[in-house]
Amino acid sequence: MTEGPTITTIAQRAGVSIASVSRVLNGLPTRPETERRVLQAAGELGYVPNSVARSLKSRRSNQVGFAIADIGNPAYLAMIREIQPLLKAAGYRLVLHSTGSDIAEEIEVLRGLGERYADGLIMVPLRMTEEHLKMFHAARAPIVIIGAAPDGAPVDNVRTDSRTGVRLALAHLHALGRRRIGFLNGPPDTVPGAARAAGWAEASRALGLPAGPELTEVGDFYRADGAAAAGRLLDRVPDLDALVCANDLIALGALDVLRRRGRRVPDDVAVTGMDDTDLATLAWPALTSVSLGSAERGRAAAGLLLDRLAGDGQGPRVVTVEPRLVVRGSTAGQETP
Amino acid sequence: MTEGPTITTIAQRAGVSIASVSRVLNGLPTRPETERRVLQAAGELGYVPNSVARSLKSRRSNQVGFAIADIGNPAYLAMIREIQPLLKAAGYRLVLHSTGSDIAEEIEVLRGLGERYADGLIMVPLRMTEEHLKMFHAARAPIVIIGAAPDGAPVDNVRTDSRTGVRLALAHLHALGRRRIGFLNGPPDTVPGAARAAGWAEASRALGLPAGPELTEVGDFYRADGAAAAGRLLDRVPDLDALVCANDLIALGALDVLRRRGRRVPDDVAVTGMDDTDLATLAWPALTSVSLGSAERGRAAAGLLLDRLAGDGQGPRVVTVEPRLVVRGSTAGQETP
DNA sequence: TTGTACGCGTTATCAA
DNA sequence: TTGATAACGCGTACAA
Repeated sequence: MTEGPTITTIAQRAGVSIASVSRVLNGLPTRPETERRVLQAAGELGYVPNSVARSLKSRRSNQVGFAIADIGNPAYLAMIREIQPLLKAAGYRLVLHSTGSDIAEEIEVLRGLGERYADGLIMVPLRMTEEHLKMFHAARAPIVIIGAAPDGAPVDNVRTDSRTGVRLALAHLHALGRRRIGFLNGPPDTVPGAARAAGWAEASRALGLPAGPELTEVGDFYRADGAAAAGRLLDRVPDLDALVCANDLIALGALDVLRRRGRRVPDDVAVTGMDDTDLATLAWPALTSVSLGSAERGRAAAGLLLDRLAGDGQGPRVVTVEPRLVVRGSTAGQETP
Repeated sequence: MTEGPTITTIAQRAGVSIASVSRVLNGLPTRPETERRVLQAAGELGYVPNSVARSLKSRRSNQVGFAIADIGNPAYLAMIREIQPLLKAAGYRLVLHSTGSDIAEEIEVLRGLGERYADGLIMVPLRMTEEHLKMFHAARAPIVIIGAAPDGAPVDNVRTDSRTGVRLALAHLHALGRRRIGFLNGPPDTVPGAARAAGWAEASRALGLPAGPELTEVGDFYRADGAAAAGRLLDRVPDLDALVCANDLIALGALDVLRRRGRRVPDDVAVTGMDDTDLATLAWPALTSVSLGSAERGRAAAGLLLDRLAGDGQGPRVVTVEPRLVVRGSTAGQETP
C-alpha cells in the first residue's frame, strides 16, 4: 500500500530521463542499452502506468458507462453479457449504473458524463423527458440509447417495436381460439409501458377483440407486481382464457397466481410474456414469450458506440430489431424439450 | 461534442484567476462579488469539473472494481444488487469485470488495479493460485475477497461455509428417509467445487452413507452442465432417490432431466440446490436450496471495502456468513405458497 | 538517440 | 480575499 513508482522513479534508478522511460515503455525507438536499463528498473520496481495521468493527457478514459433501471432484470442482463466482452475486447472498462428507474438518477448519469469519466454511454431509459433531451444536446461524449429516442435527438438509437410484439402475442392467442384475453401492463407512463398499451389497443381492435380498460391491469415490471395485477384482474374477470403480459417477470407472477388458484396453464388460461429471457424456459410450463432481441440490441448498441469512439462522425443512426414470437408450453400445451 | 470549458475558461470569462474559480467551486471563503461572477460564468458555460484531472490531483478515482466469473450467475447478481447502491451512496462508481472464470483474466484484473483506475476491488475468485497471492501482496489498493482467501493474505475476506452447506442438504435428505443420494458437483479444482466435495465426503461418512465416486458426477456450474451430469449419473445409478447439487443452476438442469425421464420430484427423486437464488422459487417444483447468503456477503464486502477506503487501517478482517437450508417443494413435496 | 520543458485540468500553497 | 505558481504522472514537441 506504499506509493507506487512513477516514470520519474524509474528514470532515477535507470539513470536516464523520464522522456526515455516513456519512450521505452511506449515502444518508440531507443538505444538497446537504454531500453535494457529502463525495463530492468521498471521490472524491479513493479511499475504499472497510472491510467489517470494517462487519461488526463490523452483525453480518453477508456471507460464506457452502461445505465439501466435495474440490474436484476434479466433482459438488461442479456444486454450486459453481450456488451461487456465487446467493450473489453476494444480496451474499454464498463462502468455500471443502476438507476432504479428514477428519472433524477438517469439525469444525474447523463450529467456525470460531462465529468469525462467515460468516453461514451449506453443507456436504457424508462422514460424520455425534456431534461433527457437537453442533456443529450449538452453531452460531450457519444450516447447510444436502447429504446425509443425522439427523432432528431443527437444520439444513436437501438430500438425494437414492442407494439408489434404485443400484436404477435395477441394474434397467436387469437389463432388458438382465445377470446377473453387480459393484459397485464407495466407503468403506462414509461416508454415501454406506453408502447405496449398502444400495441394492445391497436391489435385488439384489428382482431375484433374488446380492448377496454376492464381487461387491463397495470403494475410495475416485477414479478410481485405481476402477481398482484393478475390477482386483481382475475377477481374482476374470472372467465379469462388468456393473459398477455408486458414482460416475463410479470408473466411469472401471473403464473404463480394461476397455479395458486388452480387454473391450469395453458388449458384454462394461456399466458405470454415478453423479452424472452432465460426465465422463460425456467418457468413451468415454459413461457411463450415475445423476444425483443435483448442480446442483439446489446450487441448493436456496443457496436454503434465503438464506431463512434473509433471516430465515426456520421449523423445519428438507428438500428431496429424485429420482435419475434417464441412459442412454448404456456400457450401451446406441449411438453418443453 | 466540442471541447468543454475548464476553470481556465471560466477564469477568463469572469475576469479572475483560476485559483479563485477553484475556491468558489469548492465552497472556500470568497468575496460575494467574485463568487457571483464565477458562478455566473460557470453556469453560462455549462461547466462540469473534469473528474480525471481531479483524480490525478487527489489520487483517488472514486471508483471500485467488482470482478466475478459470470454476470449471468444469479448468485453474483444478488451481490451486485447490494453492492452497487452502497458504493453509489458513498460516492463511488462501480466498474464491472466479468472474467469468464479465466485465471489469466482474474490476474489481469488484479494487475489492472495497479493502474489506479479504482480505489479498491471486490473479487469473487473461482480459484486461488500463487499468482493471486503475489498480486494481493503487490496491490496498492484494498482488496476484498468473497470466498476463501488463504490465511495471512493481505485482503479482507467474506466467506461462507459451503461444506456445512452440503452437510445441511444431505442431513435434510437423510432425515426424509433418502438413502441413495447422488451428488452433482462443479469443477473440483475450483474453490467452491473443492469445498463442496469435501463437505460431501465428510457428511456422507458421518451419516453412514456411501460416499464413493460412483455417486458423484462433475460438470461446470451451469444449467446445461447440470443436465448432462444428471443424465450420466442417472444412467449409472438408476435407483437414485435424491440429488444434492452444487448450485441452483446445476439443480435446474437436473430438474429438466428428471422431468424428461418421467421421474417425479420429490416423490421419486428429491433435489436440493445451493445459493438460494431467485431461480429457486421460479423452478417447478420450487427448489429446496442452501442459502449461502449471497446478498449478505455482498453487503459485507461493500462494508469492509468502504471501511478501508475511509481510512481504516486494521489488519485483514474476516466476515463469515452461515449457510441456511431453505426447504421448498423439491424435497418437501408440498405446494409452494 | 536523448534530455528539457510544457501541457492536460485540478487542488493547494504561499505571498501579496 | 486574491493571484501566481507548483504539483499530480504522463506524453511529446523541440532542441541538443
